[in-house]
Amino acid sequence: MAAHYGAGVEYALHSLLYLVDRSESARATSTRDLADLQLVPPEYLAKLFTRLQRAGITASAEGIGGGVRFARSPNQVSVLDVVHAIEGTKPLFACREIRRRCALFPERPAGEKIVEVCSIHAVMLEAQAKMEATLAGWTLQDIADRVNTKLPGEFTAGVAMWLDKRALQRGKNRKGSL
Amino acid sequence: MAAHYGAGVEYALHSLLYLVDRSESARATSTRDLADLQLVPPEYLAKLFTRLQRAGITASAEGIGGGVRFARSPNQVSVLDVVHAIEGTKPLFACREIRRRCALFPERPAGEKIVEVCSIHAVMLEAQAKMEATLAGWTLQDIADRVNTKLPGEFTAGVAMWLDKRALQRGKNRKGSL
DNA sequence: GGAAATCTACTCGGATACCGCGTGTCCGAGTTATGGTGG
DNA sequence: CCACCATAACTCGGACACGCGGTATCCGAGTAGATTTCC
Repeated sequence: MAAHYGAGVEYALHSLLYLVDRSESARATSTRDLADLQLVPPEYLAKLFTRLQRAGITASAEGIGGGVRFARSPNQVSVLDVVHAIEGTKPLFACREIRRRCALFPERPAGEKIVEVCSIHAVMLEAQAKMEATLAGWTLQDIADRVNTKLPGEFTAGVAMWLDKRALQRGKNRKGSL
Repeated sequence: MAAHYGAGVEYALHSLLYLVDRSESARATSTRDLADLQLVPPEYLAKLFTRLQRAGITASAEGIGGGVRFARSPNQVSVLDVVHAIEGTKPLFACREIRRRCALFPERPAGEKIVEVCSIHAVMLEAQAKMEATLAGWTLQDIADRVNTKLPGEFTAGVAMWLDKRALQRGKNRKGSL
């Protein structure tokens, strides 16, 4: 029932996808607008972006005209990067080394001779590596491109207009306005 | 910090590995002995074995001489089978279809035209498939063989003796108690 | 001596308590552009 | 007209409440085998 990756990852990824379409703009995008657009908790989303910033994925501009933008190109940010930024390096399996706590050898556990990792743990690590390799193979630019080929124009353009209108609604005259 | 697969999976897998070495024995193995051997909660381990039974991995014999044994050969039980039996089909990512709840289209969501799965979800599903394929590629017999090549004999034999002694000790206590 | 009753040990299944963690909210602090104010 | 100041809007970071789900425990019920009891 409960998934490995939570809602934070989903919020962050979708928000970043919207940001990809706006990465050309000179203006930063407000996290509040991003939250209102997707109907997700604004404060929570803002907190998520602080983690993305710490990971070097986005950069934040403080102050009244502030907001977030990409710190590096979206085609150099993988899905795994985002996941690690939000959730940290979450293991698929937390091995407790049960075999070493065997009732047979209370003082000197059997694991004395087991220098390598537990065999079950090894399998899990292999599975996790395969999974993360897949996530590392997709960049945000890849996904954004794929989405844009399925939703031709009107949706992306509508979102861009909506975000611009929101930004304009706050500040009236700004140099370099779109 | 929190892993995708919990302690239940670890308990079950290690217990089943011990069972592989005893799969030749005609007698069933008590779940209580299995728990005491590994110093894990006996009631909890017993509950886990009921799930393994429902999945058709093990079979239980009730009554005084009861216990558990494999329902099918250990080389036909994959790690993924055990994981599914214990944790159920746990998704890597629970997509909430955020893109459909866009503030732009409150009545008719944008997802109206999105017949396929969300692109982010698709990436996650691909990663999950890779992971599960790895887990499905390893059988309990494979892991048991690998362990036994690293721990030559004495450990496995010691465990077998310990379990046999426990089973025998119960019979003796019964005689003495009368 | 054999059949039935009893007793013990085991698994099964539900109910429940505990607790850590993800999710979401709130608030104060720091920062920056805008607009107003006074010289 | 220009310099200065107050204000609004935004991000940052910590603290905290809430709820869910995994972990663990307890108890009653059902079952099978060994022992005892009775005829």
